[in-house]
Order: sequence, then structure tokens, then C-alpha cells
Amino acid sequence: MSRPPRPRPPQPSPEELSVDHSRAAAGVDRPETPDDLTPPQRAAVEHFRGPLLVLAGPGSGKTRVITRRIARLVERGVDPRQILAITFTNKAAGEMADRVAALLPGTRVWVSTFHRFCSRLLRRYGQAVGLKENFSIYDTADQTALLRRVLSEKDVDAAAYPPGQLLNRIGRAKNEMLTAERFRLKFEHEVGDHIEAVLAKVYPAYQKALLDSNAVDFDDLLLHAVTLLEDSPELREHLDDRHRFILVDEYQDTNLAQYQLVKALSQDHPNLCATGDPDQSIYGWRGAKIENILRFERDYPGAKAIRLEENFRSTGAILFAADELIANNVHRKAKKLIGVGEEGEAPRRLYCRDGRHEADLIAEEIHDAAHAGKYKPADVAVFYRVNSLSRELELAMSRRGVPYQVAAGTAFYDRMEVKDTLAYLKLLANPDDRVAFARAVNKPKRGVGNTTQHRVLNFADAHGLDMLEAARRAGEASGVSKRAATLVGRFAAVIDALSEKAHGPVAPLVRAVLDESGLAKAWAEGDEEEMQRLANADELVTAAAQYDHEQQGAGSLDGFLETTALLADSDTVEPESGRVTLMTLHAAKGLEFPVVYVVGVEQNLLPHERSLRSHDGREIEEERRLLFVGVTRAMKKLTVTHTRKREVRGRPQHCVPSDFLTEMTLDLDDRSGGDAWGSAGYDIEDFSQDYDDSPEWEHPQAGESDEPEPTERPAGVGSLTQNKLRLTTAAGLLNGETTGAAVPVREEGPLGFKVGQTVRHPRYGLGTVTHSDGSARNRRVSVLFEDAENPKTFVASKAPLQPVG
DNA sequence: GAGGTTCCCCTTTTT
DNA sequence: GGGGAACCTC
Repeated sequence: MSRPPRPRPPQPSPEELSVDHSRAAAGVDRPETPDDLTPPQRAAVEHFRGPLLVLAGPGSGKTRVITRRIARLVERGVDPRQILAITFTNKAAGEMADRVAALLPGTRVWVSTFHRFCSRLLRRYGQAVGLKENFSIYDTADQTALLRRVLSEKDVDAAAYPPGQLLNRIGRAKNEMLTAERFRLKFEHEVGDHIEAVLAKVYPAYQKALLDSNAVDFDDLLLHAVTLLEDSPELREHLDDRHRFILVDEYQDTNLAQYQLVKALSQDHPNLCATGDPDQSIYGWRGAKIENILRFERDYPGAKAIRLEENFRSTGAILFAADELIANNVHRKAKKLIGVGEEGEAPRRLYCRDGRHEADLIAEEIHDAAHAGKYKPADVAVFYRVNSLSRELELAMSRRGVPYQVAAGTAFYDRMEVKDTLAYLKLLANPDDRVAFARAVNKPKRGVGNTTQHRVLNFADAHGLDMLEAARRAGEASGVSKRAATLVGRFAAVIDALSEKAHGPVAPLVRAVLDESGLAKAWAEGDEEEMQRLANADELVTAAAQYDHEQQGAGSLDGFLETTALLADSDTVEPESGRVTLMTLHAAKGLEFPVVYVVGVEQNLLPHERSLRSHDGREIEEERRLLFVGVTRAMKKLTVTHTRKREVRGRPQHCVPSDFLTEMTLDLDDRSGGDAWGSAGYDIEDFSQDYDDSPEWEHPQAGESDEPEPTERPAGVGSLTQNKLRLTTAAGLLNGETTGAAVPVREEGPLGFKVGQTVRHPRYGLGTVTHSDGSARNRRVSVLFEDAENPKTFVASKAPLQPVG
């Protein structure tokens, strides 16, 4: 059986790759007249100088208020160049700019995303933090590649310290304005966990490696920009003066770096208008501080606060359910959702057999409704918690011939062939880019293997050369044979030849890269899959041509690369495409659709397993807000779905309905062929084979915990699965829950350290357990380390203690 | 030392 | 199902 190809939407179009972030949907065509505002909306629009906080519930006309307010400022004589509006996504920025332009033809205010704004700032002023203007922006894959190199240099085992997790922590540190230096100092003064011990070493080295490559990661854009403003009062003052009126959308999602950026630009001219909704704060995991919006009035004395609570979007029944749901959040200021439209039908809970059934039912309903003329595919959106759920939906839509689009703009740029091509472009734009060099040098195969690459890279680092010089002079690098040097030199010659075309329009350059690098030729001679790669790479030429067209001669290679790097998934959604929209709940914020499905509303999925495992109520609340965002996107018809079982990573799992389902008034439509809450009808035999071979079961007590026995839970097999997860990660837990280091399972279980036991701690070294109490996850152990006077106490399940001997 | 193969790891959400 | 490291072969 051959693998079915990933389905493509029935109506593919080149615009999918468009970097022009599509025109706004909702609201553009609504007439804008002076009398169409409610009193609070009007108050927000009319507010002139001084800080303003607009607490805007879902569907309360927030974007409209912001755009009208910008227009009003200009009407009052404010120079449009003094107005800066900041959003989180390109799409929101484009939409806002267009709507302002529609209100005031010819007016162009600067509407930008946080990241793009910072990028501009750094291109101009970045020398102060060690960046040249042609710096590269690294995506996650680039970051990982770079960090891997750092790890091997620092002799850190990438298996024990997965780069992804280290990068997560580095990202979090950056979001909190902890530079590498501050992080290192902090670690010297405070006791950290073992990951922090590694980070104290790795983070500064990673940061240096970024600068050696003249590159930044996403979080650096913010961190460096704020650092610039911190270090240079003159620059801060200059920019504060230049941007006298600042509007920030989705303020509840700002992290510390973003908060400080905004604050730095709003000192002398605190005409800051922040809009947002604490109930829609869904980026806590990225460092967003919901407190930023809650403390706005304290931060900006004299701030005026306006609440927009009337909802013009959803039916009464949908709002009622949304209200019921969000009322379960404890850490919350009570707020009303006031409906102004019709009551509508109650939202529906659709209970399905499995993931495929769920997707089929949805596709069929859309198909039938379209044929009956009830609503069009474009009126429908399907939201899910994790991207992996899109696959089943895509297949079902394809089977039924329902046109759809997936909000996954970055997926295209994640393709290997696209990345390879971009690596050439990045190297042309920024010859210091080590990651781009390593990626491009042996693609297509030039006989330059890992060893030679490393030698050339080290040679460049040692002599402060850019990669082109280093490649040309590869023969001087120690250990590089004559033959290898020739091969690397050949690559340098390719880049040199291309660099003559690196100025001017981008599309011809991309074309030249494909042709002259040999990539196109290699793919053209390959099998069908490689031919597809060539076709995809050709689409990159199309995207570049599109960019050239939009920029009308003002574009540059740097600009094109920046645009591709800062693209967001949600940016590629086309409202006018006539298709069903599939996207994550995170990407759904700010949008609205007549008909909405939220799929996979199950325990471990929504709320996500990780939030349940964290035992942090606030994480569950964020999951609830995520569902709240999904629910409040619906205008007329809302369906939440869940299934009895579902394949997770190729393994069948029984699914427990989400707790959130009990918190809303829903009409049940049970197609599952079992009991409405999934407590009956499962067959343990279905899944037993998944566990038969698990060596973990040889020690059923290994993951002992204070959880009830699996059989006591409503859906027994789901619980078994949970237990299995816990069992397989027991060793990881022992190591601070994240490392994959193997730890022998001891008879009393890995967490049950006995008094007298010798243990090793990555930071403190060897020690002896002097005291132990509590059980399972709560067990605490005291350890006297060799060089210490007093014992230290750890939570056994959290600490990276390893038994020795 | 390059290149191919196999195995084993992980896999939320995103700019 | 994808990517990377470890292993093997040339």
C-alpha cells in the first residue's frame, strides 16, 4: 500500500503562497457612518490624549473602534506618521491598515506586528547590540540546528537535554527580558534545577553563536529591541516622540518584553490605547502576562477605561453557553456578554465514534448544507486544539469534495526543498549565516560531509570569517583535505556567481538559485517525490514574484526573507476563498464565522494533557479560555464535537469527554453508538495489545501515584493510557520530567528514595538521603551533599536526583 | 570521510 | 509519521 498523498484543497491557487496578507473580511463592507456607534464605542473613538484602556468582549466591535479612532485622530490633526498601531499577526495588521485607508483614502498609518516593528528597529539601530543590518531571522528549525552545534561544542548530550526543550526555556527567559548574561548571573545566586545548570552554560554560548551568524531568533527581536531602548535614553526619547499615539491590540497577550517595549515608547507621550480581553488571553505559555492588562490603570495613571460588553456577533444561545463556560474561571474579573441579536438555537454537542467519523459527519453536514443552499463552505470554520487533528478533517473534506483551506502558512516554508532554497538566499543576504551555510553546502550532494563542514565552520569561527571567505579558504582549515577544499571552493564559486544577482527583484534570484545551485537539476532527475519538490520550489519563485509585485521595486532580498520568516499560520487565511477554514483555536482569535465546529473537546486534548498534568489551575483556565475563544467565534450555529476513541500518534485511545462540556448548556446529538458520556460500551480488548509488550508493565508499581486505580475511572482504558504515559515518563520525571536519561527502575519505585541511599544531583554532585517523607508525587527527600553542611530538601518527583549504586 | 540505513525519539498552542 | 543520531558499508 502506498501512502496516500497529502490531500490538496480542491481549488488550489497560487495566492495561497501570497505574502500579501489578505484583505479583511468582516466589517469592511459595513457602512461606516457617524451614527453607527454605541455610546461606549463612541467614547473610545472620541477619547483624545492620555492613556485609554478598552476592555472589549468578543464580538464587541473592537477592530472597528480602533480603526475609527485612528481616523478620528487624523481628523483632529494628528500627523498620521505619529500614529503606530501594533498587532500580533500580519493579518490583523493588514486588515487594520486597509480599514483605516478605507476610512481616510490616501492615509497610511504605520500598522505593524510586534516582531516586524522590532525587526525594523534592529535593521536601523542594531549595531548597538552587535547586529548588522542584513541579519537573519532564525525559525525554530534554524534555532535547533544552531543549538545542536552549541551543545556538541559544550559537550552536552542532546538526548538528555532535548534542544527543543532548552530552546523553550531560552525563549521563556527572553520573553522575561532575561538576557544570557542576566540568566547566568541569576543562576549563580539562586538554586536552579539541572536544566538551568545546563542553560547557564548553553544559553550564553547559543547567544554568541547567533551573533557570530549575524542572526536573531524570534524572541531576540523583542529582547534586542527593548535592550536598545534600555541602553539608549536618546533613542528611546526619539522614538517616543516619533510615535506619539500608540495603539496596541490584544494587549492581554503581551509578554514582559512587549510590555516594556510599549511602555518605553509611551513615557513622554502616554497616548497609549490598549485594547484586549482578559478572557481571551491564550498565550500564557509564550510568556504572555494577563496581569499587563489588569494593571493598566495602575501603570498609566489617569487612564480612562471603557468596557465594550455588547456582542453584535453571536446568537443569545451561543453567548449564554460561552458565559456559562467562562464563569468557571476563578482568576477572573466578572464580565458580562450582552447579546443584542436573536436568541438562536442552543449549541450542539456532537458525539462521534472516532476521529474519522467526526470528520466525516462534519464534511457531510457542510456538503449537504451547501447543496440545500443553507450556507456555503466559506461560512464554516473548524477549530481544533492541536494541528494533528487537521489531517482527518482534510481527508474527509476531500472525500466529500468540500473545498477547504488550512491555516498553516508556515507549513510551506517548512518543506525541505523550500528550506534548502531559502538557505541559499539567506547565505546570499547574510554570508555570516552559519546555519544557512551548513544547510546549503552539500545540497545537492557535493561530497562535503559533516566532518568537513564542521572544520570549515570552526575555521570561520576561529578567524572571525564569514562563510564565503571561509569556504574559499577552506584549504587553510586544519584537517581539510585538498579534495574537500576543492569541493567546498566549488560551492563558494556558486554563491559568488549568484551574489551578482542578489540586488534587484527577488524572483529572478530565486530562479537563478534553483538553476545554478544544481538543486533544480537534481530534483528533476529524481523520482516522483523529487519532482514534487521541484514543483514546490517553483512555487517559491511565484511567492517571490508576488513579493516583487507588491513592493513595486522597493523590495529587497532582506525584505523577502523577513516576510517569509515572520509569516504566521493565520496570515494565509483567505476570507474570499469560498472554502471551509480549518485552523487551531489559537489561530482563530479575532475571526468570526456563521457556522463553527470545535472538534476534539475531550480530556487530554481540551484541556490539553499538559495542562492537566501541570496541576496548575491557571493552565486549565487558559484551556478554558481557548474553548471560550472558539465558542465566541460562532455567529449562528455552534457545534462542539468529541469522540469515543481517537488515534493519537498512530495509537488508538479511548477518549473522555472534556470537563468543559459539562459547563455549558448543549443539545446532545449522540452518534457514537454508546452511552452519552462514554462510560459504557468500551471494550478493553480493543486496546490491550498496545500494552502487552510494554516492558514498563513489568513494574506496575513504578509509576505509583495518588491517582485512583485505572478501573475506578469512567473510561478505564483512557486511564490505562494515562498510566502508561506516566510509567514511560517515570524515568523522565525523576530527571526533572524532561530529560530522557535512562534510570533503572528500583523495586520500591523510582521516587521512593530510602534513607541512606546515595544519589547524584547534576549540580550538587553526590549525596546521601537523610530524610524522606510523603508519598508518590508529594514525596520529599532531604539529601546531604558531599561538600555541604546542611541537607537540601527536594520534591522527589521534580528533582533531578538519580540513585547511585 | 561520505553516504545510506535503521532505529529510536518525540510530537500543544506561535511570532 | 518525521527527524536525528548511531551504525554500517564503501
